[in-house]
Amino acid sequence: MSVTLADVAARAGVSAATVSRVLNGNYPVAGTTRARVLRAVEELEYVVNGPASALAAASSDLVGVLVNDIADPFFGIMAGAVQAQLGPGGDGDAGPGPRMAIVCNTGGSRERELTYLTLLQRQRAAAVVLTGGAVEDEEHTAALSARLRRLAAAGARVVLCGRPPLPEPGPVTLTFDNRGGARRLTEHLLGLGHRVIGYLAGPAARTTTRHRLEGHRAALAAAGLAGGHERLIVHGAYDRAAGYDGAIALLDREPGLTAVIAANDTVALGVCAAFRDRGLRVPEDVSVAGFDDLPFAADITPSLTTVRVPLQEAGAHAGRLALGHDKAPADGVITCPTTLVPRFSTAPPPEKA
Amino acid sequence: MSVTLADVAARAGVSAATVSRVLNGNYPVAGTTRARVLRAVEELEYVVNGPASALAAASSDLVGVLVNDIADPFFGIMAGAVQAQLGPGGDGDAGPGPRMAIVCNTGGSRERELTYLTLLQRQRAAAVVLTGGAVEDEEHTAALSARLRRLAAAGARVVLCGRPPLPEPGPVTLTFDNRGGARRLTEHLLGLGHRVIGYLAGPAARTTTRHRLEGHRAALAAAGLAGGHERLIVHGAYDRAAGYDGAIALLDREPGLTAVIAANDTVALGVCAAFRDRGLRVPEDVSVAGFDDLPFAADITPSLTTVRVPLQEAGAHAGRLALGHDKAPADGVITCPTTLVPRFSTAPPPEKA
DNA sequence: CTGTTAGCGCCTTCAG
DNA sequence: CTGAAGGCGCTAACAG
Repeated sequence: MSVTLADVAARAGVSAATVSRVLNGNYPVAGTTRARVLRAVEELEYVVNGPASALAAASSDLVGVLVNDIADPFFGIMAGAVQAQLGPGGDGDAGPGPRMAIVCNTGGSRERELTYLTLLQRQRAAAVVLTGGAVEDEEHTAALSARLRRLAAAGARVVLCGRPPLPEPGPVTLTFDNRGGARRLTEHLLGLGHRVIGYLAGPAARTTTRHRLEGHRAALAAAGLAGGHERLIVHGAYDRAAGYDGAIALLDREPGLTAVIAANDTVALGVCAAFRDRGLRVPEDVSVAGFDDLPFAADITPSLTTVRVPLQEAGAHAGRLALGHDKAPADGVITCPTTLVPRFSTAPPPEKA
Repeated sequence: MSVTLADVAARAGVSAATVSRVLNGNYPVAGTTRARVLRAVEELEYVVNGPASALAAASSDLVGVLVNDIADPFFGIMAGAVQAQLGPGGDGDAGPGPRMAIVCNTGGSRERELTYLTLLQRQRAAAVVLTGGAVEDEEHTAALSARLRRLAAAGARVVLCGRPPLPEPGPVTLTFDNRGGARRLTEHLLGLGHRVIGYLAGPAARTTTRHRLEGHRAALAAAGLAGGHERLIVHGAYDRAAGYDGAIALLDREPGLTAVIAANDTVALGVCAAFRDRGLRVPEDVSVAGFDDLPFAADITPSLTTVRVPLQEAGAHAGRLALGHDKAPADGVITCPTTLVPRFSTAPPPEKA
């Protein structure tokens, strides 16, 4: 059927072992033999059988990357950065050769997350990177931890990227300072003079949601505004529809609203669309802020005030961690800073009529 | 080390062959034996060794998906749709079980595209889906065709999604009607009264670029405007920076410009930002249109006139073709229609002063 | 530096 | 319906 190592060996007049050695480059081989083998490989168009070598070597060059939604640039950017490290042209070229990323779309489903983890273990993945916020559900967290421990026991490196750390002894974790970022964002709005600020939070049971919300509340509390704001907090999905609907709901609930903070930039886009449809100008009538600083944030009109999250950097770092090229800190947790990016979608509230 | 089939067999008091049969469900096994085996699997937390079964069965459950840039929603949406068909919960559940998508980021590099194809062949991928526009380079096209033929010969199903067909005998192809969409878009602008229309095309040597440009030119020619417009065509990347810079360049070259068509929505965003910075209002002073109808197009201000490309549908279809669930037409080419979506970024040109 | 010898863990005839 | 046996293609000791 397909050409095998033995065929190449025969053609080059050497043993299969020798061919294997030149192909893997992990063992000294004479220059002339080497050349002969390489030529045979060319002539026969030989391509290594990955499964066979994975079996024999008890290791594979596959790395799993779990994301909630690959169509969302938030995840796309991280996945792309991870992958850039692993693949040809990346950091993975050093050492045994390029790894391939298996991107798994969980769609935010707990169940599918576990299923994929099992499938990855079945592939004997060399590493697994889990990106994005986790669902807050004790049962699921326990199941997840167990699965990850099993993976680690099977020799896979596990990296959490843009997630909160799991209970000890958890995997290496790159976590975003969502709380601090949210706090600074709310402070920015307060500093502009806003006193009635709506908050469109993400799905209720998500860590990302909770942390951002905590930062928001902390800023309000520090400004002595804690009390009345709970009714200005609305939960929804991380999409534009949630932003649109949420903005309308907030407006109906509190017409005196002068600013809205959205769970992320995509939601903020929906918010802006809703205000536009209601005849409100941003930022003259109402300020809007997002989170993440996705590429479009700088380009829309008005450009969006948001909080930059280092998705690219974190993804790249996660990739190197997955390759074992970067060393993890002692406690296994790396916090990535987030930074406020003030633009033109926020301004002082309108003068009171 | 890890628990194997034999361990499960021992525990269940059956032979390894029997365990294999219940796990693959492709052979009759007595109900009670079956149950006993399944229990042993549970108790031992057994996970099949993918590489080993791939080797023995000479088949794998991996599917490669090549994209230019996974951080770009254009590709994210297609990749997500492909993957949704393959993975757990998708169409792939029927039959031998879920497949896993290996998403490969070529970054638009010819070389990396070929490398990835080899890596996928090494994994003995069950199928390969290539998405997005191809580079127009005869040498590369030949190399690509050869590689794809080899893959097909090795038993992989090959599907082109959002690409022009390759010379016969090429793989199954889902292609977008870029030419028709572009033509209708330009006609829309002409119909509004525009006569000086800039065109920011994508990278020169891309099929997508060429086809869209051809549609644009066809519309101009039909309106008797063919001549003067060549200098209003500027090539650039498919990103916002290209849009920004291109718009500035066009403006300098032709201040009388009343409309700009961008290579895609992302580029259009850059164009809008440039006009905003130059103090021009969209659409009052100048109209802007995009292509693709990415989710944000409807939400930005003003909402973007664009051409909808059925990324989701095409991706899903490609996934089913890759699984072998959908049958390809006789000639192997399926053309996906594109539709004009007029919104508020286009309007009649300003009155002449 | 190179060849020989055993498996890696599973699937798949072939008997029973 | 089930067990036994061989081999998928490659790597990893071991000798030489």
